[in-house]
Amino acid sequence: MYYDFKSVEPKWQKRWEESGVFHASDDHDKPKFYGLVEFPYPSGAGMHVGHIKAYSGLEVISRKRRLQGYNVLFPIGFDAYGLPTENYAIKTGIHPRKVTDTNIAKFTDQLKKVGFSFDWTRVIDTTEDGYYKWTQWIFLKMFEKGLAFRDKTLVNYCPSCKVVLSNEDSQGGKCDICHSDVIQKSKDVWYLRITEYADKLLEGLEKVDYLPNIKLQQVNWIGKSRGAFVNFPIKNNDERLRIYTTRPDTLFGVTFMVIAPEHPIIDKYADKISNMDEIEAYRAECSKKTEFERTQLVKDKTGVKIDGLTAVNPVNGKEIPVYISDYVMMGYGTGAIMAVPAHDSRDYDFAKKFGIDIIEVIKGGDISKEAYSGDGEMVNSEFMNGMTNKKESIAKMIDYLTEKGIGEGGVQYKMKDWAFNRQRYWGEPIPIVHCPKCGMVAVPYDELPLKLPEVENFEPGSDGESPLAKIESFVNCKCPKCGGDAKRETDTMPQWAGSSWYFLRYVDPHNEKSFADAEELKYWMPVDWYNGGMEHVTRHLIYSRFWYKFLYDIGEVPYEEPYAKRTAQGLILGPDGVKMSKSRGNVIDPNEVVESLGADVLRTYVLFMGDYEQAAPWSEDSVKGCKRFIDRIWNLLEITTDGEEYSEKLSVPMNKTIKKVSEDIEQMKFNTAIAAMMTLLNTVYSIGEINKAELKTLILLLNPFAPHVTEEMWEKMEFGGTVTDWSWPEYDETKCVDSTVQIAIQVNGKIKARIDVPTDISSQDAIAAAKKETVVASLIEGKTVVKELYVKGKLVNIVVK
RNA sequence: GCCGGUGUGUCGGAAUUGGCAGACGAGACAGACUCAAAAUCUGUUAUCCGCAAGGGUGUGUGGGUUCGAGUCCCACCACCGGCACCA
Repeated sequence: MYYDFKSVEPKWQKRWEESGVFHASDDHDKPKFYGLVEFPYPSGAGMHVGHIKAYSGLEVISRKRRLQGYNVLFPIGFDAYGLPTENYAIKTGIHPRKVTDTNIAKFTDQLKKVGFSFDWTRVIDTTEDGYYKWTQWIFLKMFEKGLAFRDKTLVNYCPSCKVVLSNEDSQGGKCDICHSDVIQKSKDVWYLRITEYADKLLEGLEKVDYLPNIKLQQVNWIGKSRGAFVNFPIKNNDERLRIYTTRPDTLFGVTFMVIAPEHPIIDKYADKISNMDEIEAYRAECSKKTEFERTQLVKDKTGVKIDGLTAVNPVNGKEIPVYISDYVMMGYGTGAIMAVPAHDSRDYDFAKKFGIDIIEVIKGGDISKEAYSGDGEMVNSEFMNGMTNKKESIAKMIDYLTEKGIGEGGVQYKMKDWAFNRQRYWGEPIPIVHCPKCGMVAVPYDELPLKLPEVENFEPGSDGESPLAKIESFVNCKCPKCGGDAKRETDTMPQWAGSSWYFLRYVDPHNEKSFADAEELKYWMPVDWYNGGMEHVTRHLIYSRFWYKFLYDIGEVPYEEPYAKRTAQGLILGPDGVKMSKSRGNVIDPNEVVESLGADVLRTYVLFMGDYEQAAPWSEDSVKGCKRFIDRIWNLLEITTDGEEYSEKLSVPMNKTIKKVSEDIEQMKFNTAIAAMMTLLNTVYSIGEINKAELKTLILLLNPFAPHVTEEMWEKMEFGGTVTDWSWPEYDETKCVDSTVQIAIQVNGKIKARIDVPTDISSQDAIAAAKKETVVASLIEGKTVVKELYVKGKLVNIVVK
């Protein structure tokens, strides 16, 4: 009997849709499970096999949880604001709203054809008024609390996309979207003060169950460092040059200072500086360099000595020169450093190039060759001499600085405030009004959502202005405070906005009074398990934790952390072993697999192809193995016999498999779970029959992976109702072991024989049995037995001399 | 440069966390069925020596710990990912 997936799969998809079995229940007395996957950006290209793998992990877990009696929330939605849609609209003239709707319809259809058990009554579209109303609402709350602010700064600007980019979006000096070079431009932009949450974001990591490498990436991203601020007096002047250092213990080794090219002290004392021309020239040169070029020149230090400004080392009164160099950044610390060439490689390079003294203060290295940053005895450091413990030295110096009023301990973060703006059409309008009298005024909450105006031309303005700036009817408005003429903010929010809180909306997606009902939040939050791509563990994961923690602080959400657990799946590579891309032509279309082999095969294969967390190449051949597996499962119907209990032959394999599959799913070791079912299947075929009890269990175990074929078999066997009405199989630990095991016999660690022994054999009996083996007996004859040991159920090792 | 990860047959990958390396799948080879092909089923398949029985060698490289190492320790090599002049 041939398994006709082409008719069976749509049949069950239709039934699931009609019965609503996968809708989360309102019954708050049941234990809950909230499984979250990263909602897709609905691109025109449609679904990618990567999406299938990303969703299949929690799909299996969610289906298992339902069978285990949980009330499961497994939602899906669309993160639909973004540049590709807008660029497509500009190119074709089709409105982004229309493009988005078309793409969402396409994704929805494709997802349903794979049979995912999403709750389709809770779908979110971040571009719908009912949704972005609350995105704007949260923004206004932040504005109210001073966390959303405007600042004039140098921003990363992409001349090709005509947008301001965040540091995150312009890594390596290239635009994330079009990959052209990013330049620096001064502009008034919106920021979110995420740095205020740096410590909370760091501390919160201790309370959550994230994969260790995910935690580590977040820790590195936040980049907290401890050190000290020290004020260096300027000679013949009341000025203090303030620096930040992580190594205050090396203060006696300071031989010069360096300030960033943008440091304000230069303009302040321009009249005292004799080589201002030279400095101006250097500054001009630096401002032309992009961030990328600056970092490219790591090896070759440049700079200019400031003639006329001399600093004084506050611990020993020594006069030291001040340099200007672009290896010091204005955006970190104070924009000025104390340079200790003997113990910092960058300062070392600079000192070598400019012929500055290098004074060793910590022994242990060879400072004629390179800087030494290790531990050692302190020298040339007056009251610090003789100390050997870095930690203690730092503490001692900080105490000294504090006592003398020269400086104090402090911390710094690498993380910068979040540039929260786009000069684009297809995004959430920022609900702020600029009033000539009142300044920046929030749009009143009852006027939200501030809707995106209808326009025909989506092209950004030539100078980095949003297309909204061209729409008079939108721009011109009345000030909500004084009623006078005012202008609306025309920037829109960046693409990360909508995805920063979507998991909260799923809990209560149709609420018009609040972003989600408090009771619903209390029941469903936190997300029990969040799975997504490794590429999102810094930006999206940190941004959304930040928003959530803010909402917690203003009493809008119930728990401190949004996600209890976070995992990440590995990429699916093309058959050629490299990342799939259109240009390489190695992209696998999931729809074609569904069409030709069936959704169950696709689902099983993406989980079977390798370790879920690791990248693995697609194989056109291997996928056929899963097709055979599904067909062989189906063909069990022909060899099924009566029987309400596991047969003697299959009792142990059945129990073992239930255990293995149950445990492996929890650890996302889907590949070995499937392998265990394949092994069981091979055992069944070698016996030649399976009874109803055994088939029932096998169907239940496989159901989360291949729901269509298992439902169809369940129905054919008339087991009653559908698989979804049943519960996850249990196993008996005592029935997971065979009565006899094969053990290996080693002599001096080399395997010489194998024998079958009762599983519960004693150590003495096992060793005795081993010695009776003729090969073994001949090997140990006439020699002294030094040691003999038995590892239960594994092996006997006899060591002879 | 710093941090993290990975390295196992022809290929994707297993290995109960120190105990029989190569589960499971693919591919290949042989056989059955077929007029034939596909599909399906059965068997073989790390490698070297040997007709065979059997023996040797094998988890990136080199050392070490141990009765025993893919697994632990030290050094090195290669590839992948993240951060990157962060003071």
